[in-house]
Amino acid sequence: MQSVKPIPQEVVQQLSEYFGILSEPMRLRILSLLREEEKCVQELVEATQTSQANVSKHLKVMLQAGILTRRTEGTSAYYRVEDPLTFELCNLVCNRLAARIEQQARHFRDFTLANAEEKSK
Amino acid sequence: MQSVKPIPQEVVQQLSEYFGILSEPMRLRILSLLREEEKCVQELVEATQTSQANVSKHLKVMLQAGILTRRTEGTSAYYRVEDPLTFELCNLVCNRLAARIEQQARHFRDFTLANAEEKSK
DNA sequence: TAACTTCCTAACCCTATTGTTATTTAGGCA
DNA sequence: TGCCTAAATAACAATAGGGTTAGGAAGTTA
Repeated sequence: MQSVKPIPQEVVQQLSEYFGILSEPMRLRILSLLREEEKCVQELVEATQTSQANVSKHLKVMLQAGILTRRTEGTSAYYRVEDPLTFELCNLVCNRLAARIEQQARHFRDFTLANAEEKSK
Repeated sequence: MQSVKPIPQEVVQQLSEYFGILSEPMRLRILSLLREEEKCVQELVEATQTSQANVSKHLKVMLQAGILTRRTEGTSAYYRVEDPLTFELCNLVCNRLAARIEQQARHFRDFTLANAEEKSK
């Protein structure tokens, strides 16, 4: 056999949907707010400074994906992060972004050094 | 202090952009094709059955994000995956998706068992 | 019951992005 | 030089997705 087995359409679809959920700044902010403890919708609205409808919409997306769980208490709905993988993914990408930025910084430094050497010749 | 330090806007922005790159089915397919070895644009076009312009556009996005590297040979341009993190992320999410599907299957099984028990009473 | 709060949902607008076609650039070869 | 192929780019149409406003459902309190 010469070629690698192609990735199934279903896998591609679900993978892209999962990453798509994490590709929205507002959802990342909400997830960040839920890092330590569950919060109700109203608390998230106040913290994010967006409309309540918007918060609910994003929460619904993450709830259906199994990232969050929902608990009602009176008229309030409390959400918490069910899936720790979410934070793990964010940490991995953050570390990678940091490494990339540091690398860029090194390029700048190396360039100034090279210039100095050139001048000293 | 009562509240957790809010996540910086810059971090949210870059995180979302990175995940956004992985949220496109066509880009995931291209990445999958580059799992084992580098490939030129033409090979990717044939394998993905989309237009050459489309492939080039997606490649550019991933190139600028540092996920891919580019090498030219004659009139051909060869791309390969520079950042192994990409595959790691996909694997993590795939495992998580599999676990979720298995859990759903268990729910179906448990339900049939519960029914059987109900009937046997 | 009435008023109030919390949250969800529907409908809409608007922007961002994907995929297409067409064009341009660049290298190989006659 | 002219022709061919490969790849990048520009311009455009179509769609998806986020954010808003408005409305309604469910629960609490008077």
